[in-house]
Amino acid sequence: MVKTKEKIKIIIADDHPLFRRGLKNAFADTPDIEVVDEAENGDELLKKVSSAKYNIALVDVAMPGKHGLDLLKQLREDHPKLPILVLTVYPEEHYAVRFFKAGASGFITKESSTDQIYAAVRKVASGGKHASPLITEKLAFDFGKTDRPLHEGLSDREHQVFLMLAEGESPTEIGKKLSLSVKTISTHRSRILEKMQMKKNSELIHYAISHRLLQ
Amino acid sequence: MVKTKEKIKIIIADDHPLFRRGLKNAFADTPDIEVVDEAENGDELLKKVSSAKYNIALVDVAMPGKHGLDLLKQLREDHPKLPILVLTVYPEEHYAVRFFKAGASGFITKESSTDQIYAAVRKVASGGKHASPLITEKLAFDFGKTDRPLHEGLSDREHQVFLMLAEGESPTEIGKKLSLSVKTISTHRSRILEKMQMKKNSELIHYAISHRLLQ
DNA sequence: AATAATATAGGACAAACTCTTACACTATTT
DNA sequence: AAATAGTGTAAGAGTTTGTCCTATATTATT
Repeated sequence: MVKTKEKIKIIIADDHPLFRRGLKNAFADTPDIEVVDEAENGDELLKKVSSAKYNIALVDVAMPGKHGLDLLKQLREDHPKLPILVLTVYPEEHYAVRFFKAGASGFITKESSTDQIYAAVRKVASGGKHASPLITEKLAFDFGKTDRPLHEGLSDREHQVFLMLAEGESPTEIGKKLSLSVKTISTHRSRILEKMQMKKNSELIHYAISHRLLQ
Repeated sequence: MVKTKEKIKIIIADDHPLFRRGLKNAFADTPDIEVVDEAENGDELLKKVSSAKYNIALVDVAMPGKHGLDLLKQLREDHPKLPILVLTVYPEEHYAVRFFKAGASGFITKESSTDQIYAAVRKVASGGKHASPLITEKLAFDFGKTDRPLHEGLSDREHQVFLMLAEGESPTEIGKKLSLSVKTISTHRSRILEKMQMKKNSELIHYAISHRLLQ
């Protein structure tokens, strides 16, 4: 029985034109993978994903507009079957767990080589999960221990608010951006400080800087 | 007299293989610019730059190893004549000024289109300077003042208050320690922010940390 | 099914902070 | 000597934040 090989069709979402170009060019070398579409922000991605068929979405989670966990969750909700491979600039340890829980199928950093990316795409497209050995180990390790870094004990929302506070955004600004009441932000803040055993926003800033959590 | 057109030879330094690929590919479209070498971190760049001839270095300043201002200064020292075009992920006005003062010839963000990058490279290669209108304006504004670090323009009292704010102390706490009214501290704060061209305490904290002014 | 955690936010204040504006007191410049 | 600029101080009015308590709907977990 002979089977015609179907190409893996991917849509890439990244706000840097040159990075998209690099990706596209890299996949021009592969016989089995094809970049069929691009998006330069989360909203565009959501729109395109609903109108066409892709086998996998390769998504930078740090984009303007809808992004990060929110974007991931929205994608998941709209298209539960579309595998999502998350791209990030950050050291993955800090975020990987969160993204996997939100439904990502894979996770790679932008520092990865083309071969690593090819491998990740193939694995994810065939229904598998992909993470670096480092992350895999961490995931396994974390499921036993409760000895995790302070910020990993935060809920998704708390984590999001934590980062915004760490960047110096005021509760009012945050409330506006997230369309939430200042009260809600204030409540989150209290819980964040409590969980992280801190008292002031400046401590959050120090923590975030020393853990390289800010862009 | 007929003059053969010499290609502009550039070396690109960025720690993301795919971004380098995008850049290379983008310059494959230009008849007058050629990527002749790459480096994936600052140390490699320094090494390569000393052994070969390039007309311009296109450098991401956020790389592992030697990076940022340190890298820029080192490059300047080793090769005073090599024009450096700085690449960055953010539109960070504060840093742009600093980078220009440290000897960069140009400054562009990674969000830029290929055309913008072509233009910047050509301008810089021909001995010019390049910056976005926003940055240019800011530079013009700044050139009346300080040739020295921002915080040196503060008065003694302001400097003292600045450090306390940077450590996260509240105006009330500071007022108590210095036996001054909160109002006074607040006034100092306003003047500090104005002199340092900042808007929020979080920026003071970042500044203080990156300049090793704490403890 | 029961329990715990999360996400949301209102009311009622209290505390903290900012934004002027002002005034006295140096330095510095003309 | 007079004029100007910079520094240190702070009150008044108004805004923003934070606290504490409470509550409800929605997940997760057991």
